[in-house]
Amino acid sequence: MRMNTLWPRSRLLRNSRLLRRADAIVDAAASVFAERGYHGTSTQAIADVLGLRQASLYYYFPSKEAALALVCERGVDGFVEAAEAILAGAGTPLEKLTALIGAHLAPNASKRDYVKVFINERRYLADAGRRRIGRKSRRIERCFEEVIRTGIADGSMRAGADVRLTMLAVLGMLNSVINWRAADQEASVARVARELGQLVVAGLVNPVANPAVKPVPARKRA
Amino acid sequence: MRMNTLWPRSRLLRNSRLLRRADAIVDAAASVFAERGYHGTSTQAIADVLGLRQASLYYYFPSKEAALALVCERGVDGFVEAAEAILAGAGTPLEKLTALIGAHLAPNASKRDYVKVFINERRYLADAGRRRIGRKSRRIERCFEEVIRTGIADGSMRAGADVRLTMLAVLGMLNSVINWRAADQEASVARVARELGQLVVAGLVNPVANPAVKPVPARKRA
DNA sequence: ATGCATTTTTATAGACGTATAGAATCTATA
DNA sequence: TATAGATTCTATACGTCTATAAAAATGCAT
Repeated sequence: MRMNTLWPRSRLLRNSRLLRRADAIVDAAASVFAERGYHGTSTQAIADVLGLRQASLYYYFPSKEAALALVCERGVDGFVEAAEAILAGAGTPLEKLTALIGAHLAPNASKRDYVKVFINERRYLADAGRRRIGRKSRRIERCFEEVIRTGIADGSMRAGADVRLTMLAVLGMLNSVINWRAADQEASVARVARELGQLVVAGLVNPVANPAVKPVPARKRA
Repeated sequence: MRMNTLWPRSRLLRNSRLLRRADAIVDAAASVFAERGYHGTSTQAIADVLGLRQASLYYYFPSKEAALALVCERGVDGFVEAAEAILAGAGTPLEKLTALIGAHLAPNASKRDYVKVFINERRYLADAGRRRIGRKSRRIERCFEEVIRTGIADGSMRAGADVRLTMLAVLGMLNSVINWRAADQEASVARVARELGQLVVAGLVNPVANPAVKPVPARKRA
């Protein structure tokens, strides 16, 4: 049964059990952080969610801030990879922008609490963690900038747009979704993505170069 | 000298002095709340900014939360009035939308800390205060919704747009500005307003009904 | 069933945070 | 300058919070 002596079955079991439990702990932390904010939550409140004693949490992380770092880490995880894959893939800048928006909003449904904490609480991370997370944020920002820059360069987007400002505004809009979309309408993230995609693409498209891309065909002719 | 016995000059002086001082106290609270968040700031930290003792603050407000309420109040003050005035005034829906955006962003320069606290920390107000502030927020939201609704009705904006979703997205975008615009470029709020105004208007305009409103004329013909 | 490793609990140190009470100090005016 | 009232200070009660240490309980392999 035992595969080898260096990595016995019991250790595998132990690790997977440990990891599963650690997952549940971080999950609880994420939900309380999301609701009350980092400084607004006590370790007691996290323990309450789990039916654990406050001190027991410290078996899984060395400090409250480490828990925040774990939550933020998982909150941003996947964003960068998805964005860079879209950038590297095929498609026009306008198509890529739409795809970026969809990919950026998708985790709103699947990892709600984690994303919310990443967006709202990452600023409370201490230097080390904040820099790590900051690097990832900047890579996402660069993806959006790159697509906009390319779109302007090839004439498909408005020449006058300020690339950095537009990127910040669009990301600000997308990141706001986590704070206003009601938790109960989980299914509608796709709808939000479609709506915001239309809004942003229509806002950036160059109507001269793209006469066909009328955001939504008017129902009645004038 | 004395105007009357009920309201002696000394009392006038006293009140104006008191109000000025109270203003400075709330100002300090706003700056620390803005930087560290409500739960992240101690009353000690506020007192430090003023060179006052921690306990002395309680001469001016009865609790830390009351200070937050004051800051939030001042943070939202003027928004509603400005927005409703624009709505009631003259202009096409597209013009009014541009004006709303400009008015919504203007306080980013003049009341930076207050606005930031209003945006980021109001959720920590207790019931009474949160409801008061919430009512004002909703009036602002209704202004944006109303303008968009009217624009769609008169054909100047895209028929397909979801009014509520669009309003939330636009406000989310505008409210994000306070968190990413660097504090040192105070002068550029107007530029941000112009850029975001163009983006949103272009995103909502109905190109069929408004062939003239090409967001930015292309420099070179294709 | 026994013994070992893992997980959780109890107990608590020690820092920090809000708020109150009453004394001390300051300021404006008579 | 003496006084009344306004403002700030000292001292502190009292609760809450993070984190540690050691004991207890639990689960697991033999």
